[in-house]
Amino acid sequence: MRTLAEENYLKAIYNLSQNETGATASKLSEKLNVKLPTINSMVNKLADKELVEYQKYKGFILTEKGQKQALEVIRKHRLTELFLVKIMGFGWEEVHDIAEEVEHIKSPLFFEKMDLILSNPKYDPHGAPIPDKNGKLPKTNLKLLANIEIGKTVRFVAVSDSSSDFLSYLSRVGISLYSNIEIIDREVFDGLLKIKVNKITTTLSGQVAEKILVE
Amino acid sequence: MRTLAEENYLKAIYNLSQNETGATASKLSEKLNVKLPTINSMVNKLADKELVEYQKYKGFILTEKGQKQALEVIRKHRLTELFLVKIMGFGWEEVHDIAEEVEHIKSPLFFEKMDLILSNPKYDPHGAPIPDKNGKLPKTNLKLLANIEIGKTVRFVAVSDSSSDFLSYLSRVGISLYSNIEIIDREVFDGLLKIKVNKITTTLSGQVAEKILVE
DNA sequence: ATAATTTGTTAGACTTGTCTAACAAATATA
DNA sequence: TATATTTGTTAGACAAGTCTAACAAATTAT
Repeated sequence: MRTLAEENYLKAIYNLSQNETGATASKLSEKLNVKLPTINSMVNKLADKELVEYQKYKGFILTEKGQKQALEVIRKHRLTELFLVKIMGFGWEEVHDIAEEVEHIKSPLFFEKMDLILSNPKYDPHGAPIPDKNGKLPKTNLKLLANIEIGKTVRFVAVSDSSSDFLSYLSRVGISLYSNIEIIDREVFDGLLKIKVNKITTTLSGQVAEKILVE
Repeated sequence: MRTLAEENYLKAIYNLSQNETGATASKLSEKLNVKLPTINSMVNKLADKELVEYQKYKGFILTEKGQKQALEVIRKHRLTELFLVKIMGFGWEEVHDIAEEVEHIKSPLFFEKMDLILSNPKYDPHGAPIPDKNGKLPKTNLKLLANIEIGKTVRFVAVSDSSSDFLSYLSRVGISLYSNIEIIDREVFDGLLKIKVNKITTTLSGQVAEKILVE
């Protein structure tokens, strides 16, 4: 039986592997809020089960088996988020933490029913793609708002941070998913960004621009 | 933090306490599928936390605090069952096992939303009362179909077994919640029961009649 | 009332997932 | 390059929740 901890490690390793930096022990430690030696012993166990590959002092990568399991959990997480928003009436900034719990429900029927009710959805409420039953993800070609040239107009299609704090901030400044964003100006020093959304000009910090995915 | 195991022990002790026989170690052991010494050590821990009262070789009873916690879990279980049936389209025979998992979700918001969507429901799909936010249960005065005199007609309002096997059986023989049941005859030897439901006469075993609650 | 059976208890071991303390390797800095 | 810092590893401890083996109390049957 797959344990809660195991699912969380696989998911975290998967998510870290998506960044260029890759999944290192210290990053996992920070992400999972667990001390370094714990990471070490857990990753050793996952390696014994052939879920991750791992050489001392190098980072971790998921085996095919590990990746499949990670994607199953991610599928459940994202389906749940969409269900919570669409069917239960939650706001997009409220659903992440609840989905972190619900994703560990074992019953496949429960999630198949969500999938049915939502008619095989492709994206969660934060614009992240929902893996299909076989773990396939649509190829997306997203860019960071932080890297778009001045003068261009892009469409805001996803966030890379689903925390309530960040999403509430976006709502407060009037930026919502699928808005068109025009880059007016960027401060070279710190990446401070002047943008126009719905004819209104606002300023975003570089950090925020790093979390907004556009196409 | 309340653990999964703790919640399951409290719920099981609560449920067993509802029977005349009370909650004994061996009954708990059977119900939770756990060996007797495990029950012993766990109940000791629950007693340390003042959730159950317990004297050696006597049964267990919940303290007020323990009962409150048990009823919280039962509330979540029954709300979930109704949500699964009413909102997600599951059959009443499919929901018990899923609810056993969902009931342990911590987020209070999740269940408040269910409660809202279902408009403060009073009964789950098996006719069991849903405790309110304060743990209050409506006083019900139910009888076992097994104990009704011959000739009477009663209304089927709840089952005491929500297993898929039992509920599927009831569906198969054409008995559904809120049917009117007339007692035609009862075999003294084994309680075999002849009943009339929707103008059709059927025969139920004594065991089944013990699991049907009527008023 | 004694023996047999059932039920409950104690002792001690094991697994999972976590920790702290001490040390080692790799990387960055002077 | 030598040293300091950061990152990773090993060893060993601990809590939660489970088990088996051995024994004790309570209950039932003879």
